[in-house]
Amino acid sequence: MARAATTTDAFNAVAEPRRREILSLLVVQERPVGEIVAVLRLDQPSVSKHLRVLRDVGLVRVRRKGRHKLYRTVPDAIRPMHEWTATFERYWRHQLHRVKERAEALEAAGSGPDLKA
Amino acid sequence: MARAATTTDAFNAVAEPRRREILSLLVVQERPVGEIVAVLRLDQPSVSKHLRVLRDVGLVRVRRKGRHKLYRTVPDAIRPMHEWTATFERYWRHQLHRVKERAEALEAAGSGPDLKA
DNA sequence: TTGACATATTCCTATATGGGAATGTAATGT
DNA sequence: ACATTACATTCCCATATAGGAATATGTCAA
Repeated sequence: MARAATTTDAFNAVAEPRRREILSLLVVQERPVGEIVAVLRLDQPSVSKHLRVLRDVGLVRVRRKGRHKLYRTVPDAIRPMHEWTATFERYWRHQLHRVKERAEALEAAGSGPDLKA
Repeated sequence: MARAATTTDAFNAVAEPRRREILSLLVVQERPVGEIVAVLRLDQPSVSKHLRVLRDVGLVRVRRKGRHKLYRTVPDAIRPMHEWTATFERYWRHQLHRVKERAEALEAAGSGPDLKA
């Protein structure tokens, strides 16, 4: 089997950095394809293809406006990723606490930070 | 060009659902490969290969324990993803507010929810 | 050393890319 | 109708999978 399609879900779609840039750009305000091309300095077909992927997974929506197509990010489609990553939050907090406690313990012991370990 | 390697960054690594399962499992407590195989019901070589990818991007760490190798998630390596998704939080909040306001406006107008639009 | 257990790597293959180039399609103005 | 603007799609190709099967490496025990 090969890798899952980029259109499988948000996780696969945003693995591509350009698509993340597009999402960040379009969440602020909707824009026509030409502007995305200009701002991000990508080729037009490339942008259209990325937008197609993002559309397929529901991360962006389009609406016509004369000859233009205005794309905008659908922020809600990013929530599942946010929530998944959030399940690890308490653990990296613990990690920080451990590091902090360790540093304080060392200082209390009178020695400087252990640069070797 | 093909897709970026899965070992490019955390975004690419966690695009694979099995790797997400492995991370969720190993963040609670470290485990030997055999247990991951048993709990997630995957083939051993498959698990080893996924662990290799996760290791390459710093999402897990290993330590030897006799004949076993104990893997554990490095939660801090997930923070960049959490932070990226968090930049969209205010926008989906706005989205919810708009939906809520719209619903309340309709109710105040005396009509039920607009099922057509 | 030998054997058994635990994990890692290699080889193979079908599939899905993303970029570049070229072309197709849709909407507007005259 | 026709030229123009704005996007979208298609074709080609190098590359990177993920899974399955087989094999290699590593570690302990007797």
